[in-house]
Amino acid sequence: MNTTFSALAEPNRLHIVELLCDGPLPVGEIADQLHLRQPQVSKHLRVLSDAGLVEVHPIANRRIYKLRPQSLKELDTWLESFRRVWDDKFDRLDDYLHQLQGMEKKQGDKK
Amino acid sequence: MNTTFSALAEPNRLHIVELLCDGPLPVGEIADQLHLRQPQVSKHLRVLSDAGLVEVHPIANRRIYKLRPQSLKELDTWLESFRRVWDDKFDRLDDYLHQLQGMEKKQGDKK
DNA sequence: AAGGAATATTCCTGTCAAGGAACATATAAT
DNA sequence: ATTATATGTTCCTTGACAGGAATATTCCTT
Repeated sequence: MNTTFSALAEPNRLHIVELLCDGPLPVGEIADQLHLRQPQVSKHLRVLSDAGLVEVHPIANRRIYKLRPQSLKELDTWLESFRRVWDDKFDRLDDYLHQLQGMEKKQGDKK
Repeated sequence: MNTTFSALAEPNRLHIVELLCDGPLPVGEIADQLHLRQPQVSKHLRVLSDAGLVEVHPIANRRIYKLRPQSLKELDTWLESFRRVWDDKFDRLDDYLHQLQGMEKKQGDKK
C-alpha cells in the first residue's frame, strides 16, 4: 500500500497510470503522448511495475504495458475503511473535547 | 490530487492519517502513539495540512488535528473513474493487439 | 510577572529519487 | 549478416525531503 502511494506520488507516473486507464500501450506510445523521453518512461514503468500497478506483455519488438486492476482495487479497499466513518467520526470534534476534559481531570487527580 | 499522493507516500504520514481515522487528536498524542518526536510530527502535519488532508482546531495550549473527509472523498472520486472500466477495458489486451496490427499496416502504407 | 507545557520553525546533514546522456540488448527488416 | 527499431540499464549530477537538535512562540498556571 505504501509503495502504491509513493509510485503515484510522481506526477509523470500518475499521468502514465491515467493514460493506461484508456487501455494498454507500448512504451513508445506512452513517451509520445506524454512528451517524455523513452528512458525515463521505462524507468517510471519499472517503478509502477514493482509497485504492482502495471504489468507487461512482450510482443515481438515491443512491450505492452497495462494497468493491473487488482492494485487499484486494493487502494479502493484501503479507502473503504474510511468510508465507514466518513460523515461520522471525523466531525465529532466535540466528543474529543469532552473526552479530553475528562482526561484533564484525571491528570489533575494524579498530581 | 498529486499533492495528496505525495503526502500519503511518506510512511509516518500515512500512519498519522490512519490514526486520525479513529478521531481527532492533538500533536502530542500522535507523537506518543506513533513513537515519533514532536517536531517531526508537526512537520508531517504541516504537509498533510497543506495537502488538505487534515485541519487544525486550536484549543488553548494545544492544536487538535482531524481528518478532512473532503480530501478522501476526492481520492475516492479519482478512483471512481477507474471503477467504470475495472473488469472491462484493462484486460482487453487482444483489442489493442488488433488495433496495433491495423496501425502496422498503415505505417507500412506510408512508407 | 515567571515558569512551564504544547507546538511550530529553523538550520544542518545525509539520503534518495528524477532527469539527461550514453550505452546495452533484443527483435525486426532488408 | 547487417542495419534499424524498441526498450531497458547504467552513470552522473542535482534537487527535494526526512530526521536530529536547538530555538522560537503561544498559552496556561501560579
